[in-house]
Amino acid sequence: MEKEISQAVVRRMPRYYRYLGELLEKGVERVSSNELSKLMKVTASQIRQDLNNFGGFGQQGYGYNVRFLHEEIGKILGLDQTHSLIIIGAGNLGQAIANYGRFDRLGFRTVALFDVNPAVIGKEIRGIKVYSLDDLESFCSKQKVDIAALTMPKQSADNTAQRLVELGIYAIWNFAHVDLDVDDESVIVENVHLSDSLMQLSYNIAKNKK
Amino acid sequence: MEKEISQAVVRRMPRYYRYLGELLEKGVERVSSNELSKLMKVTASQIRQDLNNFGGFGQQGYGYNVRFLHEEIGKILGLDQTHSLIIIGAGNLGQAIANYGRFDRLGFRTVALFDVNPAVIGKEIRGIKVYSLDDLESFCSKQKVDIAALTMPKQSADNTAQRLVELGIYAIWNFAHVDLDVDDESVIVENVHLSDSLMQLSYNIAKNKK
DNA sequence: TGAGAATGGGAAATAAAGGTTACAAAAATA
DNA sequence: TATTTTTGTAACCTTTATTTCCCATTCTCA
Repeated sequence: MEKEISQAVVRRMPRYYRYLGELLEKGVERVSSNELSKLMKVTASQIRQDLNNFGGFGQQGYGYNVRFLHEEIGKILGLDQTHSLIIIGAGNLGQAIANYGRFDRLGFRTVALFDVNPAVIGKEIRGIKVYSLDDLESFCSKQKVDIAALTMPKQSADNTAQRLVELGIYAIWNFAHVDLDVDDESVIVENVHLSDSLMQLSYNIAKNKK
Repeated sequence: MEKEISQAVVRRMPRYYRYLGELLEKGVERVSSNELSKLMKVTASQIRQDLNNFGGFGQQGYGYNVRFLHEEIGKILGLDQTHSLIIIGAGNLGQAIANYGRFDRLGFRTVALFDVNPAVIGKEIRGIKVYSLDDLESFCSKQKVDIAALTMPKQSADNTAQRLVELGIYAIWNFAHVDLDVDDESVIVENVHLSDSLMQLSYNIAKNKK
């Protein structure tokens, strides 16, 4: 097995991807680690070291070809293939995700929403149908689902997560404010705890005032 | 000046707060670092060291009083005082945040939304009015605003951030997919980059498949 | 009431991560 | 062809994170 790449490095890759995308839009063809470092406010050596975790994408004396590097980082991040996404919980947050065009452009295709509330079941968000949560198993048996976003109340989140694991999903994008009890290593759990983020912000405000 | 506490520690505090809140609801009165460590799947020593960054809240031979510790962590996180919050961008995500009751219970009170779209200006979300973004300055001059959530397109985010800094806001909770150019140290910027999180998830899926 | 067990505090040690420096090798450029 | 640019990579240094260890305090129970 290859050397494990730290999540700290992985977390920086989307940022490189974003800046390279912007350069690409501007029509910039090549960029050196030095130029990029000024733009991104990190050191050139860190950029080179980060990228070299995944291979040598540059060329001495030239720098990096923007289009090529952008594409390669895209591949590293798995953006060269589309992922199907379902959203469990068709409340405000679930609908916001379903409506968000950026994810689509990155290859994350929302194929269904699920909810327990009869008032929303049967509705469509941007052409995507809202199903009863009871239909989760039958839906997934008909169509391969890669990722499930959990935007439901925390009370039922863990139970739903277990069902998703059973169904062989690859990853859970968890917005519910609980730690999911998923031990199965083949299932990725990525947490987005908005209230934690808000509390961290609040801590920093309080600290700043002192 | 006191020793700076690392953000890694700060990031863990909301999780402690959450678990203690759950114990409190269950009526548990005391808890040892050892019990808590089993519950939270971290080491007991880390819990003790994390907490001791802020002071000694426990008692040898006894452990921690749940109610007391919960309250103290709340104070550390600044949850003992309410924060007023405005949301810039009354799209799906902005509305989702405005509708989310949990933030309210933590003392974050949404007092207004702002948008540039005439179709939503004047509407109310859960009783909270949507104003024109042009009214930002006049609104903030009448009412103290602590935090602004930026849920608007990235193109105008940086410009709006500058206006907010001018208005003397304490913190920006940034959902726009840009790095805000805020150098003023008195303004906290907390980023929530959902697409970065999704890309990290995607990376881990790809890695797992190999 | 006293002995032994439980438990946090805090210092010190260890480990991991992050970041920098330095330079050879490769390619571009003049 | 000589010079300049710039990457790739190893070695090193620094900071941060985490664990270990032991003392002092408090609890529990006979």
